Amino acid sequence: MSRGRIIFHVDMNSFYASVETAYRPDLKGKPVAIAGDPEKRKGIIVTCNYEARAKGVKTTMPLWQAYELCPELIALRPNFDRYREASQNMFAILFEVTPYVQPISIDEGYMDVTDYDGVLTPVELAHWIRQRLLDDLDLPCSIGVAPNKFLAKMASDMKKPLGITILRKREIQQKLWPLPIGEMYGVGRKTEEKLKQINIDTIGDLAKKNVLTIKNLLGVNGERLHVRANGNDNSEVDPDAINDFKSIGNSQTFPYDTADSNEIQKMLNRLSQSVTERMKAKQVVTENIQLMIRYHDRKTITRSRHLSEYVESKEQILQIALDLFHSHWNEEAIRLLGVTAQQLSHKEEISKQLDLFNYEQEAEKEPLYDAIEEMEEKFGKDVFVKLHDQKQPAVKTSFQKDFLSQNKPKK
DNA sequence: TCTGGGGTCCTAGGACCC
DNA sequence: TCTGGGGTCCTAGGACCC
Repeated sequence: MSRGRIIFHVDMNSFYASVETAYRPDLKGKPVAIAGDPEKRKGIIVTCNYEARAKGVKTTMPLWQAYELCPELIALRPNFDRYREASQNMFAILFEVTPYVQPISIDEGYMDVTDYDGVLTPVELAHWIRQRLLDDLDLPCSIGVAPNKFLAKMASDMKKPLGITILRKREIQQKLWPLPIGEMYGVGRKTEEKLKQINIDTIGDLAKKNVLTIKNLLGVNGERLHVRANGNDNSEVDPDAINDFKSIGNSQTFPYDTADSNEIQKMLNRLSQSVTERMKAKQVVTENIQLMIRYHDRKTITRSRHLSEYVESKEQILQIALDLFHSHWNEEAIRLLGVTAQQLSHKEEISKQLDLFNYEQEAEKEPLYDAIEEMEEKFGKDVFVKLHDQKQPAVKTSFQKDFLSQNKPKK
């Protein structure tokens, strides 16, 4: 039996809002929200600090509704460059402790500190990390400490902001099982509804239920949820996971629903452009383009095309997006368009594969066949027939030998 | 005068083959 | 006359997360 692991889940508290108040300390103590531009129909709350939450403001709430609950709310437009920079600084601190850091999103990540051999105990280490993030970056976080990723994730959620929560395997009955099922990571609205219908209201109810019942209801995901509810999760902290991304997409909501082909064309052009730029930055090419159309009534369709070659230019991607659009648009007004590149490959690996492919093609060629072709070019189409008809193997063989010596296979 | 934008993973159904 | 069953690949949609 292997030694138990020690996993941290580091979760920044209301990250965007915290970055803004770190940047503008005069906002501290006031209700702050990050929200899009209401003029452009993007006026929803992306994040808000705890002062705003105390007034009932929540993520994805329309801004006007947030103002009703909290008239003194300070709403700021997002500044993603600023958040990305803060994120890099934050992960740099985590990587000081161990290379076993797995970033999950801009503001959270797992750490495997099992092999950390410094002077601090794991709990002291968690406190040290929290203090470093606060001292160096002025950013608050919560940390869950547990024997696996799932429990660490659930633990970091238990005390916010600035909480450090230890969740041992033997404590799950007391600390994890009483939680409502909807609070379990991996259980969203739909799954919550389904589980409640069979009288599963808490994580403990799920843990104790027969696994086959759950699997029947939810498929493989149900099985996984059941395992986790019992406190088990073997998945590893994988620092490289962030590098094997599967798709790059951009989507945007129109300021107003539109069926204007000029506006649609401009939007698809813009989306193709930004997808191309991001692909270029990551040095990848694509074999599959997906178009997303969300109509005025929020009904959304996706249509994709698998390509017979690797594609990387904006012109190609735009052309495919336009094709897909024209063959599937029902002419109703559109709310949002999206373009996504799927089935990505690193350019470097493609050229390696191509080299190998060419090499194999070369190797497959019969030297004799090449030689005959060359003979025919030099002496006319009938040279081979003549040789063959005249049954002069000696001559033929000498020709072959000559040409063979000049056309050695590459291998 | 509601509901953004970035993703991942899973599933159902059809096409096709044997 | 009528039509099994397994397997794979592809596409579209949905659930979930931050």
